[in-house]
Amino acid sequence: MGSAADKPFHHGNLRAVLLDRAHEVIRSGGVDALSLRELARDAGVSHAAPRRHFRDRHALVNALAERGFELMTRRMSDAATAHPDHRDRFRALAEVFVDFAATEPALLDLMFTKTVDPPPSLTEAVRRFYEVSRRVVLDGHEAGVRPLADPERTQMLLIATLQGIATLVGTGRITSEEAGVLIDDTTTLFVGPADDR
Amino acid sequence: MGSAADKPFHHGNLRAVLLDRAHEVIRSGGVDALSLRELARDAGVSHAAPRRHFRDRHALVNALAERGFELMTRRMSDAATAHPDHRDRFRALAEVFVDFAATEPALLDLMFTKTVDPPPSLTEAVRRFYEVSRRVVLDGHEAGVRPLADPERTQMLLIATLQGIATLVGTGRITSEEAGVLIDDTTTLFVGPADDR
DNA sequence: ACCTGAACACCGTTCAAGT
DNA sequence: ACCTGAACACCGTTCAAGT
Repeated sequence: MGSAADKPFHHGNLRAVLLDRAHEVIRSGGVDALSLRELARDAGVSHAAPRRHFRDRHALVNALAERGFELMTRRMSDAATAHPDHRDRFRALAEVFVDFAATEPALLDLMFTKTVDPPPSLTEAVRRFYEVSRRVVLDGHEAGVRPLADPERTQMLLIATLQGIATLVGTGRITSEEAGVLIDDTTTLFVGPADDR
Repeated sequence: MGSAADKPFHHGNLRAVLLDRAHEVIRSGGVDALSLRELARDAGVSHAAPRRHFRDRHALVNALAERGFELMTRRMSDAATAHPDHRDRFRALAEVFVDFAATEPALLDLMFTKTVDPPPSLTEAVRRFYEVSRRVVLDGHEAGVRPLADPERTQMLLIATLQGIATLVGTGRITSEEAGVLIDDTTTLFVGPADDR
């Protein structure tokens, strides 16, 4: 009696409620399972209420993509600060990407699909996301790890490679174990052969 | 008078008609623009007629993905046979991938998204697609081009990298020109530095 | 501001029936 | 075999109206 779920009104946090629920829905049923009307029903509001917070379906999808980039950026930052050694740091970054693909395949898919009317906040989130790997690659370059002459290009190629591996995992074409092997190889190519002391 | 479009019946080629039209639709409007009912209207048949050829929407999408893989496999094979030199061949292969992303972004997206109930024919098309790059990498390995010890792993990483670059192009995050630069870098990493004679 | 309720124009999917 | 036409249960989106 009197639980939060009974309250028919959301005092400005309806947006967060809808977004949380949308995240759950795509996690268990993919993007196709997403329905604005169902989200509204789950939140206990009329089907027209979400329109105050998301102009249309694209806006909701963009908001989810933004959340995805923020999530991954945070995990990558944490991984980067946790490992002082460049090689370890590089590997940790790659592992975050692949783990994300394995646990959030639908969200990853959203993040790397053509966006319709992306809001500035999404563009900013994407920029911050790129910035983490950029920092790591530039630091490596400073320390003499230079697989290519231009570190900016190295970083772009690295992002492409990691996204490619992640997609193979997310679509189920390779297993997480096989992805681990590919991360080893990526590290070999971008950082150099491991010391087998 | 008496043009093919007037005929209300398709003698077994309705499937091909629907698929061609579906390809056009996603090329100009993305996957979201795809509607079975609209496809049926365009073909001049009832909205229930497509069901004979595609059990549901997923079946149509899978058929499109299959067509995409066949298209790309053919272009890659042509590119591979056109260039005897390994480096040229490698580059041509990468260029096919990126060109495909630029001209068929929606189709590429379908091909690298989690499939629902993929038919054996799609699985086979994917296998044949991988086989082309596998052949090229194995030939290179034979000839002494060995960026990694295991050519099978080299091939998988190459596919991931090319798909990653293609996705960046398809989503509009980099231009085709920037992709060309990344192909240069990919070639450097996988084949070695170019002779600057 | 924020939400409701009715309305509009679509969907995918199913199924008995036609030829 | 292949297709039709009606029916069902949904959608996204819009908009006047309520508090």
